[in-house]
Order: sequence, then C-alpha cells, then structure tokens
Amino acid sequence: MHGDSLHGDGGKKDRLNFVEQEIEKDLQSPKLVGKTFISRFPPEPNGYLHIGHAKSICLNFGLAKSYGGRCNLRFDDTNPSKEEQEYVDSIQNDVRWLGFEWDELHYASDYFEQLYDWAVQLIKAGKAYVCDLTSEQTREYRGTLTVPGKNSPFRDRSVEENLTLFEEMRAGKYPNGARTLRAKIDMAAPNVNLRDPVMYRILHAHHHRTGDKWCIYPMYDWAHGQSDSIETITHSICTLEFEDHRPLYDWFCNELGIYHPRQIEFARLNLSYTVMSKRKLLQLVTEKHVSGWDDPRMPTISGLRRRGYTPESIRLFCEKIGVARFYSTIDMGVLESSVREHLNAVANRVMAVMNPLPITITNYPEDQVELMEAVNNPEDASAGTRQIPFSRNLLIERDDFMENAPKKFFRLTVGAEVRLRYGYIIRCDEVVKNAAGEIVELRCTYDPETRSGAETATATRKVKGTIHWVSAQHAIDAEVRLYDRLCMNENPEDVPAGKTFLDNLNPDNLKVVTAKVEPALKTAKAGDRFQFERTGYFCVDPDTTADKLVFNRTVSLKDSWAKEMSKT
RNA sequence: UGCCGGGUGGUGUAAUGGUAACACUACUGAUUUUGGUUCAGUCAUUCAUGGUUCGAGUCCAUGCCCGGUAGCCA
Repeated sequence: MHGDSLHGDGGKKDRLNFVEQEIEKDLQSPKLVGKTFISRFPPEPNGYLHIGHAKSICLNFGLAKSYGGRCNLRFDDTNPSKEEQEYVDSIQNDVRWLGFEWDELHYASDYFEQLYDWAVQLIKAGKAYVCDLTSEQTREYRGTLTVPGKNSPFRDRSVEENLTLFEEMRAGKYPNGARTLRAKIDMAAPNVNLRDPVMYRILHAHHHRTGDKWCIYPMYDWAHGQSDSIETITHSICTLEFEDHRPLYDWFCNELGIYHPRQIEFARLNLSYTVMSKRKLLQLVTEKHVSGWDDPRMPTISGLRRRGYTPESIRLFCEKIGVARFYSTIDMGVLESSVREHLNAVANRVMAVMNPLPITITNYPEDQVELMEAVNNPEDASAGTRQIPFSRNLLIERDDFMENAPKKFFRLTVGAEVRLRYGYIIRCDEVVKNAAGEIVELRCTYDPETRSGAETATATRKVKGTIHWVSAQHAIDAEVRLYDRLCMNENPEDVPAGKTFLDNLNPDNLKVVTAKVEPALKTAKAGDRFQFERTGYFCVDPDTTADKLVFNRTVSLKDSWAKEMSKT
C-alpha cells in the first residue's frame, strides 16, 4: 500500500497517538490477546467524502495495517431519505484513490433483519416499548439538560401489546411518525441519550438498496454498535461528538449479550480558510459558488484530486496532523506543504509563461533555432532530460522585468544581465513602449559564450538571476486556472451578526489566464502533474481536449521574493 | 444550569514522575542556472493557585477558560 512510518519496517513508530496506546493495551488484555485487530470506516452515503473523512480513513485503515489486522468499509445507510447510490459509488472510488482497500464491504441495511430480531428480543425482555408520542411530545417528555425527563404514558405497555404493535409498524399499518420503538432505560438519566432513546422510526421511503421492503428504519444508535458487533470490530473509532453516545452503545451490546466492541473517540479535523460541514459544502454547490463537488477549491477528496493533490500528499498530511482528543484547527499551510513536499520529489519541471512580455534577442540570427537540453527533475535523475527550442523571439514573465528596479531585484532591468534558464545570459538594451506608455517589447542581446551546458569558465559565469521563458514561435497556448484558498479568513465561520461564511469567500479564489507553455506539453494528459518552474505546481484538468490544454494550479511555490516585496 | 471531554510556542502533535521533542509557519545565514529544493541556526519554564514528591507538563485539590450534548439525522 504505502510506506508509512508507523511500523513501516516491522519496527514501531517512536510516538504513538492516544488511540494506538489504547489499542496496544487492549491487544494485551485477556479479552483480546491473540485476537486480530479489526476496524471499519463507516460513512453515511449522503454526500461526497472530504479531507476530514481522509483523516478517519487513514486512521482506521492505517491502524489495521500497523497491527496486522483488517478494516471494513461499511455504509451506514439507515436513513433512506438522504442517501443515494451516487454517493456510495463516489465514496468507494475515493477510498481506493487514497490508496486503501477494504477487507469486507458491508451495509448497515444488510443487518436490518437481524436488528429487527434483536429489537424483538429486547421487547420480550421488557427493555423496549412502542411509544405513541409525537416527535414534539417526545421532546417535551425528554426534559432538558438540567431538568430530568418524565416517563412516556406508553412506557408500561405489556410485552404482548408491544410485540403486536411493533409487528404492525413493520407491516406498514401506521403512517410516518405515528409510533416509535424506544429502549426502556431511564428518563431521569443525566446523559440525555439514555432517556429512552428511539430505536426505530416509521419512514415510508424508498431505500437505495432495500427498496420498499422496509417502512421502519433503525436509528444510528440502534444500528451502529450492533453492526460493529456483527463484524466483530475490535475498535470502533469515531469522532468526539459521539462520546455521549458511548454509554448507549455499551448498554445495547450488554442487554443483547452480544460481542462488545470498544468505541474510541477522536477530534474531527478542522482546516483554516475553508469549511467542512456537508451542509455548507452542499450549499456551495447548489448556489453555484463552485462548479461542483469536485471543484478544485472544495476540500472534498474529489476536489483535491482535481486540484492536483496526490494520495501520497493527503496521507502525509494525515500523518503530520496526528490524532488527539483536543478540538483544534489545522492551518491550511500544513496541507499545502504536504503536497509541495511530494510534488517536489515527483513532478517534472516545465517552463510556462503566465503573463507574457515579448523580447527580441537582436544579435541572435533571424532563422536560427537551437534545441536546449533541460533537466526534467533535479530531484530525480531518472526523470531524464528534454529539448526546448530557443530562438530570436522569446516570451518572458512580465513580473520578471522592472524599469526602475529596487536594489534587491535580481531579474531583468535595463542594462542588467540575467540568465535564461537552460539558455543564454542576456542583457536588456532597450524598452519599447506603445502610445499609451505600456511596455510592449524588450530588445536584448545575448552572450553567445554562455550557452547552457557548456563547461567553460565563460559559459558558467554567474549572474544574479535566472528567469524562465518560452520561444514565441514554438510555444503553445494553455488555459491556466489559478486557484487560491476558498475563503479569505482563517475561520470563515467567524462572522458578524447577519453575515454567513459565504461573505467570507475569497473573491480571488480563481483567476483564469491564457499562458504560453513549452511545446513538450502538447502531449500532456488529464491528471498529469508538473512544476511550472519558479511558479508552482499544476495539473492537467479533465476539461482538456485535443485542441485546448487546461491546467489547474495545485499550489504555488514558496515565494520569498513576493514575501520580501510585501514587507514594504 | 446537568452530564461528558479538553487546555503544552503563531499552529498542530509528542514527552507514560527524571534534560519540554518533532512538524508547519516566521526570521537569520550558507548552497543553488528555479528568490524552488537542500543544509545550519533562532523562536515555550506547559491556563492559574495550592498540595504530594529528592524531582510534576505528567499525580491530587480548587478555580478559570474552551468544546460537545436536549433529531423520529448520522
């Protein structure tokens, strides 16, 4: 799968997170000694996976790998009104893309019959009853955080009556919301989850897998622990907001007398400069603030994939952020540094000019074209080299020229020399402007003794700066989508009254430009990733066609010059 | 106001009663035909107070602050 550091060489990671520490203790306890560790990733198929899910995926599958165990993929499909096959498919695709393969594929809906039988068992034991209270009444009877609840008037129905009613509920005799099956626990429990929680609700809805077979559906609490139990999950790892549900999880397993997994909770991921809740992501899509779930600005797995993130970079990120019980926000910079780290090692370099400024090498022969040899990846000799055409008329980046340059500007300015990457050293002699006073061309001369690759002292003489370029007649056009952070603020949810996170969207999170790129890119295929030298990492978007190249900026390179400039 | 869980640099994560470590960020400096990469270095007495101890980020007590929780959602 992947070379993670945890137990990577059969050895142990020097630092264990709290989940690993608990697991190691458990694995030596009498209950589990000699047993195989089994976890599961249990998404509800009601949306696309995002980077927060990636944390859970890496944790669950990673743990299984570390401890020589197994990890299942289980769809928690207990609420047919929100779930769709489309989501089931995308989730499987995303998990695989991240580099993981589940041992068993399950659906909570596969356990509906067993869950029903267990409910009957609880009714017979006098531990569950059919309640006729409406949802509003149920809420009133539950009490509040500080006031204990009171018993439902239906709490003491006979076992026989409960059995009949529950059977009729299943048979479809009652409309939505008419009755529920509830566990008989304690209406005065300080933990509200224990105040006779609902186990089944009536829902005449079509389920994406069971069709119209059922009209009663189990609640999360009634389905989750038992599903874990059926699959003999040893460790059921979930997020912190389920912490208060653990006593209920335990209660059901105990009352049923079935295999009892251990639930462990960790803090879910929050990322700065973006939003993570499904509701908000859905809103971005439906209100067209982005082009879809896979828009490169979205923190979804599909969005990150389209943006150019690699599975390795996301796994690396998950490894970096750790796992704890403290509710924290990870800086987007950590995600960005992860993808830079991986792409720096594997992405081939290429030259692309985003905002072209024509230059003419006046002493270079009109019809001459030389092929210059360029290294594809200085970090990886096996990536080889390629040939780039050099000619009299070139295009450079507008930002690489300044008429009145400050002292530390190491690029092109009148009278100064600069190295053209993999080309020659040139000097700018003259600036050509149009009637409006805009710079339209630079006239330069080159030093023929400085051809790249030659080993002579004159050829290797140093100049302060090196800039990228393309040959005007050879370059090809490409649409480049310059993506930036989705939101302007570190915490987009932090808004004044009356505003929403939408007011914090970064208006500059996408700029589209037409760039001139070197001819070698002609054959680039969707998904290919490159480093545009001195600029950033880019990938080929699926919108690319035979006659139109489209690139997405994954992330810019670190830019200490821009940083220097912004100081003043 | 009940119950549950948390507070370690700018941000995260470690340290399991014994030298507060690692990563990201930032800032120095070196290297560099990418102002990239790489390398070297700088940046904290652990929420507060008291206690136990030869020794406390870690154990105890009290306080303060933060988060979760009252769906027939998951």
